[in-house]
Amino acid sequence: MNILEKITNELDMLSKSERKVAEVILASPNTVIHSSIAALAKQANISEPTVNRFCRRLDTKGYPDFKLHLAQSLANGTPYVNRHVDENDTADEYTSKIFESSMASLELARKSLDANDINRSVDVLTQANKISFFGLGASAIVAHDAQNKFFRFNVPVVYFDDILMQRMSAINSRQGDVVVVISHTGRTKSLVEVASLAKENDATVIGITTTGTPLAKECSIVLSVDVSEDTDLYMPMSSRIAQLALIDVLATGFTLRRGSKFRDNLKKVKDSLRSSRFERKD
Amino acid sequence: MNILEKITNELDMLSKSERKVAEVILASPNTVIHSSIAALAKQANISEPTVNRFCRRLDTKGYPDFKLHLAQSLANGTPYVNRHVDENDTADEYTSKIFESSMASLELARKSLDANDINRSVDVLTQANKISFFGLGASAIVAHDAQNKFFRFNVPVVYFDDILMQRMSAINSRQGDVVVVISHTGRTKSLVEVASLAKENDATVIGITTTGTPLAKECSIVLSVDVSEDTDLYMPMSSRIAQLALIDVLATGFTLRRGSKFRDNLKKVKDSLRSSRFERKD
DNA sequence: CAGATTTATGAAATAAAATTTCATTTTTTC
DNA sequence: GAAAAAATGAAATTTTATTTCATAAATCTG
Repeated sequence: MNILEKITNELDMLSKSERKVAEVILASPNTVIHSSIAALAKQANISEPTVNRFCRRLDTKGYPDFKLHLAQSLANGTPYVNRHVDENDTADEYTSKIFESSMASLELARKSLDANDINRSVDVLTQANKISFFGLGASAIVAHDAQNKFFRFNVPVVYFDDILMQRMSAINSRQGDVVVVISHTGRTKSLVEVASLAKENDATVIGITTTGTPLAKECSIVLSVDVSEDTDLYMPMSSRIAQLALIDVLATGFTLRRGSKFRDNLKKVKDSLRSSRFERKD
Repeated sequence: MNILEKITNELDMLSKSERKVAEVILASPNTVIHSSIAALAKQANISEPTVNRFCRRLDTKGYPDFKLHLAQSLANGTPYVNRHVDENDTADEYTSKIFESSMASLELARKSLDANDINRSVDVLTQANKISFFGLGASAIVAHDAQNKFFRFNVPVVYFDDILMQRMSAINSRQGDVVVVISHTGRTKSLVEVASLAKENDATVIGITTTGTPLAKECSIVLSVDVSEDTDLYMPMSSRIAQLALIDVLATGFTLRRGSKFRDNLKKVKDSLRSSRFERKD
């Protein structure tokens, strides 16, 4: 994808003159994107048609098209890929890597989500008699956050990060109740059991998990949040960030479905916190 | 910087014909980067010189230079800008907007962070006798998450999302203890008080908050997490995602500082969870 | 290793694209 | 509503890129 890498890879396949072009480009790509074909040819001490042939060999239409690809490759280095933290990274380096990996995960997760499933979930949530959010470990905080959000909507909502409470709650659930089960791996035994218990009791079970996991199979609706957890140093990192974004999406969907009067209410909830805060001077 | 935003911003400054050009470009920028000036002029039903003048008005040298800028702006997929959710958005639209806003916030937050402060924080954390994480509301889950992470490091760590517990804990703190106070607004009275109490008792206070807030003034080290909370429908959204990413950074810094033997330990912690999960078939 | 064949290269010609010039139209101002 | 200013496009010009083709270099063959 990145044209600079491609040039490096295909360096052997190039002829002598074409390689001269490649070297000039690799040496200062930022100059090249502002050069005409004539300027580049002169710089590399070869003729203009050679530059043109070089561009075609890299599967671009010609010189202007090549410059476009080059410009894109230079924009922000390589944008938002999962970069691995290295033992010797400086604070600045690992900070960037972690933030960028988080962004990459959000991008991935967004692609794995299906708008239909979100719509159905919002439908079900707005009509629920009771909403429960269940998660364990890192997903517990996602459930915790969901409670914090849905609580503002003045609907009966609970969250449990305790296996026994989750089981009891699942067993007591009934038609019209919605149980949201959150698990990145989708393989946590007790959570899969809880999902199936809730389902047996006619609750609607929404799973926030990775595609195709045991948990996914037990759910009425699956909201797929696929991320690559490569950067993780044995800790869940990107997965919960993507899950939180999904909670935001559900909460937003909920408020939109409820209409504008409802949102005025939310403002009141927020305003009620004002007295607990220091005034803003500006 | 981003030329698409720039076009949007300067839409009012443009003449009628130039605006036509702008609209065609905004509608399908990806087509435009492969069009000649003639093709674009035809598309917008105006003449070629108009396109040229349009390009110059955006401070580019001419059409080819403009295309270069456009290509670079498009290189990061869709640029992550804070897009507002609209009343009539479809599920697909608000999902995209929320994910993109989260990404935009991560980008912003990353820029507001100072590597030096992170380094100092990691120093302090690795040497702490006891670590406490305090947050309220949406920031409570960030504190919760931090506990979940640092707990794996086998260091004494607690988290409180209860005002009284926080106060008591702060009063009992002493030199060598680290108190991490998390608040997006940095104006929550009780948290600011807790920070100052902890400081009076010689604990090191790390604040995860916005630059220049009352809380920031009470802290030994401030980790600035600035995000624009525009998209929020009266709920904290992007801020906590950025804060969580920062927790990841601190946790990562911690493990790096502790060396490779320590990381083997983390692997053991993770492996200990295996029996609670269903096996992977692949 | 000579000769044949293929491949690589650049000069020149051509084509394409972008820019400038300038006359005409539209809009604004008083 | 006339004069001035700004906007616009047709045509000319210039710049840039591509194609053609002749020649040179490299590779192969017996």
